[in-house]
Amino acid sequence: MSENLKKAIGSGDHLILVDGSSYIFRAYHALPALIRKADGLPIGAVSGFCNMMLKLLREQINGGKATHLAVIFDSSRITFRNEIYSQYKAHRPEAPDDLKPQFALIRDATRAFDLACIEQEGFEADDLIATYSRQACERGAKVTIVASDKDLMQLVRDGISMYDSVKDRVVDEAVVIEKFGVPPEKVIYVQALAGDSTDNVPGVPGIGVKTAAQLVLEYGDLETLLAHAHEIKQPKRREALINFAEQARISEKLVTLRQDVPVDTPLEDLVAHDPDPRHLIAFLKAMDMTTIARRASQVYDIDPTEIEPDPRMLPGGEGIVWKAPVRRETPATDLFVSAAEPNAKAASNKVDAAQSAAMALALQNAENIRKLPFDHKKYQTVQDVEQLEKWVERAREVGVVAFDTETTSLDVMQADLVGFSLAVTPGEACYVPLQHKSQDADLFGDGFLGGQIPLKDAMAVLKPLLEDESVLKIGQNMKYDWVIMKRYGATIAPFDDTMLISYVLDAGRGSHGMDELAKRHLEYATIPYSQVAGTGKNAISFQRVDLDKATAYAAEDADVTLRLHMVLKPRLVAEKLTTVYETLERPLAAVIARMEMRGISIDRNILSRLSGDFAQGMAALEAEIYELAGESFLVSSPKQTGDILFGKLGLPGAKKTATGQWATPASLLEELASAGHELPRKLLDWRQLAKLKTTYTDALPGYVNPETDRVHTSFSLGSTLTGRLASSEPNLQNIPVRSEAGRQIRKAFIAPAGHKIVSADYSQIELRVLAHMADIPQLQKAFADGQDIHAATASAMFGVPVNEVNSDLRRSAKTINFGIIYGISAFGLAQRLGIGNGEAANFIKQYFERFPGIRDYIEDIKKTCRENGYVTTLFGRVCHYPLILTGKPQERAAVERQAINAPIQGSAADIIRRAMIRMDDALKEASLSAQMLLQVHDELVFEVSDDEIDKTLAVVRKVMEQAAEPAVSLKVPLVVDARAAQNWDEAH
DNA sequence: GGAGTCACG
DNA sequence: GACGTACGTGACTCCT
Repeated sequence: MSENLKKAIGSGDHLILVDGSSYIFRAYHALPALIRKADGLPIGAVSGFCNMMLKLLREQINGGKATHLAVIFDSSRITFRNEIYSQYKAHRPEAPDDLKPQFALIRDATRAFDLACIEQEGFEADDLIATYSRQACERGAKVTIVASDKDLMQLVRDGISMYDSVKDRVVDEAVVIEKFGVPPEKVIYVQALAGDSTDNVPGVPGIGVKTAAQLVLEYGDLETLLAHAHEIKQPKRREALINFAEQARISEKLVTLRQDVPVDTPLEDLVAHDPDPRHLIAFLKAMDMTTIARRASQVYDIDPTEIEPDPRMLPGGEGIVWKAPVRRETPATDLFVSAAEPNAKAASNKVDAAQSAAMALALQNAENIRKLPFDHKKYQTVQDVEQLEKWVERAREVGVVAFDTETTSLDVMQADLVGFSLAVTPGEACYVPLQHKSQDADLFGDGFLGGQIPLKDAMAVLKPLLEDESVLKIGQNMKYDWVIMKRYGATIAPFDDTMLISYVLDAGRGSHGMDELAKRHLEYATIPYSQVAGTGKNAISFQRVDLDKATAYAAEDADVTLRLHMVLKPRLVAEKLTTVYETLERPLAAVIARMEMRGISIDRNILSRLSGDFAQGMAALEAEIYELAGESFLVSSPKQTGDILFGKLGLPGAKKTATGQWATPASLLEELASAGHELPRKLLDWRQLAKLKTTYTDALPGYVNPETDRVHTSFSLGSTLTGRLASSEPNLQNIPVRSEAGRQIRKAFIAPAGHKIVSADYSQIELRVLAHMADIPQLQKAFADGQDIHAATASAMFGVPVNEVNSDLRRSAKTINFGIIYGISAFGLAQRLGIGNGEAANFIKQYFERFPGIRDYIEDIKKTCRENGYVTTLFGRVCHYPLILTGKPQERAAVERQAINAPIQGSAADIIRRAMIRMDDALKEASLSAQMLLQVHDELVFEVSDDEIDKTLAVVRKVMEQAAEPAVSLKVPLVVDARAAQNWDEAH
């Protein structure tokens, strides 16, 4: 509807109100079940609707008879009537599968006709129709209700008539009397008595329409009848009316349409007008309604062949009502200025009626997608540029394309591109081989197979598509493909990532790999990679896979990804997780991709010298260990170590693991060492050196990329339950820092000449998040005053002034503070503090007495988790715990602890994510060349040019400290410590 | 490939 | 009265 179309209604005007909701049910059953050929989308009822609307258009609008017109829909199943009677419409069977998607399509159709599409939360279409009818009637206008719902018959009177479009007849007073036996104004009494089984209106048992009409005609209205119920002669009828009087009154309320709905859209906005015929015809063509399109084009004298189908309505399109999702990456600055949102989740996910209609469309489409079969024979192998150009053209038409690369390696920084696949609609997918080799290298040498587009030519066609702002690229773990394509000179944007969407929707409900998602959401088992490339030592590179097999595998991946997107993306809106995805996930992927590509410099000399030192130390310790044990054994074997310690030497404190062997954890060896035993101490020392050597000093040099001479870790965005990142191959989030020997390894992480390493870490971020979320005034004040939080906790718990807290008390308080974050237990605390269970329990009791808000908070989390099955972070990230209600008591307790920890750890993770997303732009804006290299949960590591250190420190600090704003205003300050040095150890 | 251990936040 | 006992990761070694 155009904004400027307004016209007050009055005498001589004619208002047409179309009941969209009841129409679709009637049409569905009355008309043949048509489908759209392209994707099997059911369109029978919608096509009937369009036929009817075109008729209205021709006769009433184009013909100039109607002055005002609107199509009215039910908003949701829940209305005020459910408050009166919870069972109202409760037994309505669910709509058939091939009807469901048409609810949303019919709204799209209404928009295509450029008609007002009215629905209102809490009210049925009938109430809106009753309200508009009354308003128009009062102002002297004529009203026609286009509907086939008997409930609307109560509205018929002078000036208000009904037209049943399915039966093509006018419903006047005579028809109403024929149906109900009473004139329209008494219909509600008949309905109140007779009830209605389809709407589950109870009525009075034993009284049907005929009896009801007879009674109403005799007594005039329901109340009079009930007042005289005892006079009725028939005993059964009399008893029923007396016993079910109240039920009749409720029924009356249910069937009486509200004529006083505070309508959102005023009557004068419903001006009838012609649509833009080109839009209408484009819609009809996209929906496969060629006959109707032709008729529409005749009305407006337009050549329909000139008009392209509306891409929004084509398979994979986003629909008309539901505006296409933001097809650009959220710029970091948006996070600073936008969204004056008190509550990130609630505010930014407002769903208006139009959106919800479109949401329904998308969700129903998703239902269809689930069951579409896969046909590998339909996939095309693209072997020349012309074909590729056609696919790119198709992608532009549709506006959405799934994209997947095939390469020679999982190591994204070493992988060579072998080919790529595209999918534009379900089943419409191709594979473009680029650098495949013959399966028999000896015979044909190392050259590439024929029948492949030269890489350069392919990139010339592909790159503009990947960078086309108006085409959404969909990937599964897009970070991988993003880096690959970046290395070949193309920047993928905008993009969506099905793995990340799944992560946002279903964290805690399973993993987010493509095979698993295909199984879960498409009921489809993907071709295993092993079936294509073999397994074990017979495995071949994807480069050597023959093109038919490669096409089946690769095109399927793109096809699956596209379908997953169709199934999952609408759920973001429906489940109000769009903001989480748009502000915490999607923009981070490219940020992380760039970090991974940069890598970090290490000094291999330091590491090899340390390896030598550690080897020497281990050898010396081994000799002593054998001496003390009285025999030699494999020190690296926990089993043999256990046998020596507890079997042979009989040391105390022995416990067995689940598998029946002796457990030899460091904590136990520590205990034994403190008790004066020499061997456990030596073992501890040996283990420490072995760990440092094998995991770090020996292994890290092997990760240096020969081309960049740097180490490129891989950060995974979707592998934790809480929103944290994880780092692997190598894991650079667990580089030693706690021991002196370990810190030597950090010294090997260096900045190149002319640069420094800058490390910036949040001080106590999780405790600050807890102080905010649990709303603990004392803790908030301690943080605001810049106090030592552990000393402050000790002071509050043990009742001593802060400056008199000794190191023992502070250590206890610190352990308790951590314990709280992890879901404390007396036993765990006792273990860690080396005190008795009882004493630990007392500490906890003391803590909760000092900070009762914490206990309330913990109880609250547990309660909401039990009720919802999930918990959320400050920024709306959801973490599911399906086992919170099942499982054995101790398993449940474990889940509860996870649920307590998740909002704290997760909110902190969200905060640093926000900082990272803004960081690159903030640095650029300050004309700084600093490069973000690593994230270690509460720390960011940068490489900074010597002459920009101070400015960079200031920007980094500011971005990190303000990261929660404006979505959340924390009640505690965030404090960041940042330092520059030549290596990571000294910067930290 | 699971279990045990230990590096980090 | 028994039971297992702090949250989140990844890598290495042993051993079946």
